[in-house]
Amino acid sequence: MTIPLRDTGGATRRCTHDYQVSCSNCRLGTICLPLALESDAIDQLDEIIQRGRPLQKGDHLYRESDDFKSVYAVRSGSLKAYRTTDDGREQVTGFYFPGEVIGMDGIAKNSHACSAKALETAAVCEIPFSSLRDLSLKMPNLQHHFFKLMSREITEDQQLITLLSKNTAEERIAALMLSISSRNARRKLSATNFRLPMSRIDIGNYLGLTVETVSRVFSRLQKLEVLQVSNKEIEILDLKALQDVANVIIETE
Amino acid sequence: MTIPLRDTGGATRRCTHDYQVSCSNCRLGTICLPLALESDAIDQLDEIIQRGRPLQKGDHLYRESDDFKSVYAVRSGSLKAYRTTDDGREQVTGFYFPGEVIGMDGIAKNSHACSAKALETAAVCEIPFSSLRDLSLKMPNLQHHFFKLMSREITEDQQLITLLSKNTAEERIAALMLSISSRNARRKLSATNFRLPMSRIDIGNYLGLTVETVSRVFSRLQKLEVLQVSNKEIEILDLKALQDVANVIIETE
DNA sequence: CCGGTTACTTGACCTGCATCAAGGCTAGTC
DNA sequence: GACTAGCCTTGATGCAGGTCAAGTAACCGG
Repeated sequence: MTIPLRDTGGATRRCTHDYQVSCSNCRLGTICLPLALESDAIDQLDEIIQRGRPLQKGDHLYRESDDFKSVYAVRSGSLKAYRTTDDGREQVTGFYFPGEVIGMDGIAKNSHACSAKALETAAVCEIPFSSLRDLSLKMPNLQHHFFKLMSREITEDQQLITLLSKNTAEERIAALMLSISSRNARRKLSATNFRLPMSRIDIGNYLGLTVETVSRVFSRLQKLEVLQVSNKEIEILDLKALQDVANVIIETE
Repeated sequence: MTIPLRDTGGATRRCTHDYQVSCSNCRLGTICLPLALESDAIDQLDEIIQRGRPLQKGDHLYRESDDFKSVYAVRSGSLKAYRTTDDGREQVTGFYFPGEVIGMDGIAKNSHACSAKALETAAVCEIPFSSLRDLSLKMPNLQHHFFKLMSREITEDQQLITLLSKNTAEERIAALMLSISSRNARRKLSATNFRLPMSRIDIGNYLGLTVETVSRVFSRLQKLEVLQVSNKEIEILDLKALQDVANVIIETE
């Protein structure tokens, strides 16, 4: 687990309380949902959030076509979202890190359009959508913030569309590394040294490339002394060069 | 113009009233926003909607980085949304037909993440976002419906991501034809005969292909007697075969 | 610590689509 | 109805990244 959780007490007992961390003292602070909410509002949001036991690597948070009940804020660890195509192949549609919200795809049809699986041990805050909706009606800020979250998901998907449609293998990988880097920075972690939680297969799948190509690009970027790659450990040696390779301005928010 | 507008009176006078069609008598009915709203609610929604003069082919509805003020329901004609990459190229992110809502990308940052341009003469209903937000607080159904619209945009983008990442040129084009076909059917128009409002360039751009490839695929599908292509007029001769080529089940909602 | 499994890397070769080039068609304009 | 600019089609050629193959390194359960 890359992000150590605050010790919340005995992990063997199964009552919800074990995992209780309230929004107001969460280390993720304003990165997550309660951005710009008054403390009274945060308490109300806190009420409806359910914190279950952590997911183990490979566990599903939800599966495609499951009934849609909740969205989830990632508290620690990471997940991938993926959909299965009609001919049985898999398409990774996103990676989710702490502070990010996953599951909004399910709202449209009241059932999930993709599956979500833990890439490593991960903890999430479950936010029942019906409660969130009700609460939103009383709290304009919350409603607006949730609209924004969904809109951001849309613009991020569109960035990926552009990447897939227009960019070379090297550009795609560089862009992903920069994206992970800036998401790390947002959480006050190193922007230059990090461990990739996902496999090369997942990276390739997400970026529309084969494993072999992903591997070759990493090797090339290492040879050029842009990255230091050691298995899943990444060090960005030359940020400027990486940005040049990406040929894309990554939004830092 | 493919979809004749109800004659709303003298088109030369410039007052808003000229374009007044109320939601309750709109031919698009439940396809658009007011799905499942009570008539009282529809009237309130109607109040906030602004109906301006039609856009001419090539006119912009909004441009990237314009302040975000409204979302727009397409009433007639069609539009494309596109973003400009940092190196100046264009990426078409979507085509919008009557009954569909465009502009939700702008919510996240309060400024539009892409531009929207009319592909032909087109009329839109402008829905000021601040009013929509306020109204949503009073009308749970409207809020929920809008959440759904955004979620649908997300799942559609993810379908495109999959298409771009996994499918061949032929599959992509077949999928687009099927998508347009089913969107036509939703509006009670022919699912097999239609006129493409966009150029081959736009199609290629949207699907991550060059014009030449688009052209070649159309020729091939014509030779196989799957499609009848005559300039922008498309006739689907063999729906089953087209679905096989697409290798993708297109959602009909 | 070992054996097996899965993940990753590297090389050789191949192919689908891009690129380059040229000619035909269409729609808009006067 | 002729003129022109942009759009579309078709052919020839090249290359980025896919595919196939083989080897190596990390991980895991016993």
